[in-house]
Amino acid sequence: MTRLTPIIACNDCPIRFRAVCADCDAEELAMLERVKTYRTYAAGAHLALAGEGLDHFSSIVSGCATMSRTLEDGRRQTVGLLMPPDFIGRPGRAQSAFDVQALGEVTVCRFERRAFEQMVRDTPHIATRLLTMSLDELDAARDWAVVLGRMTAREKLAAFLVSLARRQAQGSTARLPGGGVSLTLPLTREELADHLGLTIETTSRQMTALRKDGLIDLRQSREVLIPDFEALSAEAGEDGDGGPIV
Amino acid sequence: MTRLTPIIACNDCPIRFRAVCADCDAEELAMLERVKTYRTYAAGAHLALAGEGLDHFSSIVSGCATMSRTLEDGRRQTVGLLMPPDFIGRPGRAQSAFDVQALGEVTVCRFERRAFEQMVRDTPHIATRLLTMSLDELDAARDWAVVLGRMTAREKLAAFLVSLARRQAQGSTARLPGGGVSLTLPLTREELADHLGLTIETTSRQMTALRKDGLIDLRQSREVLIPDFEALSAEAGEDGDGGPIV
DNA sequence: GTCATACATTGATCGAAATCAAAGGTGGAT
DNA sequence: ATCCACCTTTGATTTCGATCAATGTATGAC
Repeated sequence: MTRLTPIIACNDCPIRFRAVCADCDAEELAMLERVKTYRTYAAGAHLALAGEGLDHFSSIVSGCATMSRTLEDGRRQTVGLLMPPDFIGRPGRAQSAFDVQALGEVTVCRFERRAFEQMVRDTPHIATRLLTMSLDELDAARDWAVVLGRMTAREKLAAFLVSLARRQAQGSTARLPGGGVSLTLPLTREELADHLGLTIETTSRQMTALRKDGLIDLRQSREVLIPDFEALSAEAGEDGDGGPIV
Repeated sequence: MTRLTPIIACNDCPIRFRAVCADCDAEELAMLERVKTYRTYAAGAHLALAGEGLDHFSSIVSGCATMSRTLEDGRRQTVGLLMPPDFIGRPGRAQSAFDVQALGEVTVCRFERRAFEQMVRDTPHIATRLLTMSLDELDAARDWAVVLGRMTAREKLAAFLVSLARRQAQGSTARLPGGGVSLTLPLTREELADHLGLTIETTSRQMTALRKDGLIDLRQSREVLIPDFEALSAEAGEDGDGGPIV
């Protein structure tokens, strides 16, 4: 049971568990430190392009990014909103299946693919940790399919706001006295529309409708205040048990 | 490098790689054999219910199943079509997030959760193998989100037929002389509608439309013949490079 | 054979979201 | 401050898929 010194601890990427893992040794951790680098992207920058080579694996340290695909005729669908500590890329494949684009400034912790794959092979805990993360993302992707396939525009918007608030709850979302929640949308209306499978106009209209019905309060177009979280959840068609199992 | 005897090889479940794995030993494989059982479900049977306990992990050996969620008001969305060697359940969670229902008769290879989790912890190759499978399913789920969010009814249907033909291509799909493909739908029109995020009527109408346009041929309602696979792919909005990277 | 049942197709009408179009806001550059 | 570019909202109209309704078609029981 090695006690690790902070200087080699990695606390801001998916591999961070190794810093507190009882049965990993310092050599492995040092190896991990050697191969990782940090990188910061400007707002709007592409972190990956669908179909193009992706010879590294990254974990988001700060900021948000979208994962999306654009059809030839311009229709775009966002398939995931990436937030810390989500990962980009995967072991065993040298191509990205989707576009990944920064929303605002994004910092990632990055590993070269070969070195990363070697680490996954050599270090069982990394594979296990990645498996858990992947399965969680898989459940989330399937939950979102229900939203895309069967919900109305209003329900989609409510579901998104609720899920975003839940995701930010681990981090920075402000809890207001009286059960309210406030959050800042990392997306423009257009990006939101692409995520919900709607047009920008419908998205804006439904946002207005939720505001007029008192379910949300908009101080600015991207500053959302949810006075009654339960009420908004109900609008998203939730059965009152506090959301998806994920 | 142990050469394994057939009697302890498992060739019909996700763990089958162990039978040919050079660096695993016979003891581990024997342990794996001890904890697994086979189970067959009748058509329509539930293999899991959303929100209910699921104290085992299974891999489909034969047959098909759907993974779906039903909202309180009856709207249902299928989030995945399970075929061999897809898995049901996951390490680290004792609840199912979705309903899993057999389409026709289904046989699974089943492990009790505790024993399976122990195996995952103890056997690095199992974790790696599961990781690869999960990441493939994740990409597939995200690809499907593009279909659900942005495609028309006709495109959805074409995309589904194309993807089903591709999945069955590893197995049983008949390749006809002249580049055609024939396949048997494992789903009723209603189940198909639930998968595509459409109603049964729209699904049926689009099926008819594809038939009238010569893109498919229906000998029976569930016997589909695709005379020109490329033409149907194009209808699904594919850019000609042979489908998703998955 | 007839009947019952579930599945599938087709038709008529309706409605939610898309599309087309224009006007309001907001923030940064000069 | 003024202008400009981009984002957002709102309005008018259209369209695709949903809904309501009926008819057609297989399969198995008896």
